[in-house]
Amino acid sequence: MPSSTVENYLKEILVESIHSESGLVSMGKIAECLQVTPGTATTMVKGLEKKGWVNYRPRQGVKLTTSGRKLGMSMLRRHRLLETFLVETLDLDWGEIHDEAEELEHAISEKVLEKLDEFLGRPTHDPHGDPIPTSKGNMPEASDLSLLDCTVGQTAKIESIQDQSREFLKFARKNKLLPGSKIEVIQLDRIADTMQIKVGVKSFLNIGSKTAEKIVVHRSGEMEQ
Amino acid sequence: MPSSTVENYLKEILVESIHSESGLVSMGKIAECLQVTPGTATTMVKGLEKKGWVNYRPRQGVKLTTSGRKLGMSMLRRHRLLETFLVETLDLDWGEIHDEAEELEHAISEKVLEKLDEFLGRPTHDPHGDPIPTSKGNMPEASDLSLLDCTVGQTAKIESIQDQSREFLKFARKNKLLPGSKIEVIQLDRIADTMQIKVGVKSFLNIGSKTAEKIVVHRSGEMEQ
DNA sequence: AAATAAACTTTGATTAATCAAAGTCTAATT
DNA sequence: AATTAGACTTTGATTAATCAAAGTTTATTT
Repeated sequence: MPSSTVENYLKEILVESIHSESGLVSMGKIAECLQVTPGTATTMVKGLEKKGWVNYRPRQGVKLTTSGRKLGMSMLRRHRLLETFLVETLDLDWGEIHDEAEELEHAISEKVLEKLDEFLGRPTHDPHGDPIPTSKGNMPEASDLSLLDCTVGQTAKIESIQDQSREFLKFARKNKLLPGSKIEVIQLDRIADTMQIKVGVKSFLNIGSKTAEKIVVHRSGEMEQ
Repeated sequence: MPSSTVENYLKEILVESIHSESGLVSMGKIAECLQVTPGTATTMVKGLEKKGWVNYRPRQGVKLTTSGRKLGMSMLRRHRLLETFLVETLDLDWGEIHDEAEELEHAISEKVLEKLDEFLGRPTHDPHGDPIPTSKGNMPEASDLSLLDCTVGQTAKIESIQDQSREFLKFARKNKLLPGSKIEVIQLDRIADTMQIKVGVKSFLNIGSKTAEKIVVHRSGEMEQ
């Protein structure tokens, strides 16, 4: 039975491996995600390898094995279902649920999770718009387009917000940048690194590319009429 | 910030101190409750004393300090609210919720607990009939009468079941020995150590004193007419 | 009073997770 | 090619929680 530390490492490695096309995750990234020193990450990863959850090439990085990916997926499922519960049922604030779910995900059993999933109506996405892995460990496909990939005149629907920090989520909510919101790109200046967007029907907003990149969308085409 | 191990020790010491009139809890009891060797209990308790949560007299036993009791109460509150949630909201089985709550109680924050309490409608008793400490750390007064204290002809209402084991709860449910059920003592034989009781209006049952002692009741007086 | 049993404490060792600091590699720059 | 910066690994130490086994106390029998 993996410790909750191991569960955290596998979940973070999974999330990072999704974000990198090679699937390789560096020690530095792992240390950063888990807030430990590089030495600790190295030691832990060697332990994970001994248990068969990752393949580790010194100074290259780390890759999940099938069983490691399964465990990581299970943790991600727990995390996202719990976040959904905290927002939908207990009405907690968007910004404060991440850390709460981070603790609870290690304590909830498969049985309780199944009941919770049923109670919530088997949601497919969490409150940030991220897909919830199924109990089989499959991940609903997500868009790989961000607002940054859109051009002037295009409209899009927000799928998810790729920054879980309190600060960013507060900003997102204040400006109605929520999963489901309709966006239109009004103006774009690559040199000045800004983008003007319309959120909903009458609200306008200027953002930089760093922020645009964090907003994952479904493009819905040119603006008609 | 106390570790979850410390939280468990304080919660169990609290529960045992309620069951003993002196408030003193022996090392043996602690070791038994926490499923550790006596040596481990001794070592841990010395640590608890250093932190100011208990007073410890070697070979006499251990007593909670005010701050220790407060922490223990907080854990008991978490545990019982979670049990209530698991039964009321997620429809889990009476018998299987103890271990689940045992894990979750260390992971849930004050904030989430408060929301959960509100969501459940601020219940005063858990599904086993045990009182849920308030957020101030007060315990609703509980009866200290068990079925064993009743005599022939008396009726009583079950308040709680004082054995959380899967096996006993299964037995209790099968025989409708649930909080709220009406009981009448039909026959009593101290020598044979048996008691015949009527459960509800038409169901009869024989139990021994060990079992009778586990059923906490409110006595409602002699059977009229 | 001596012997014994039961309960408890002490000692020494182990495991998991961590850090600081020193050492090593790799890749980029000079 | 030599230097250097940055990323990574190794080493040695620490903390919390635990156990087994040996030692001590206390209370009960004999």
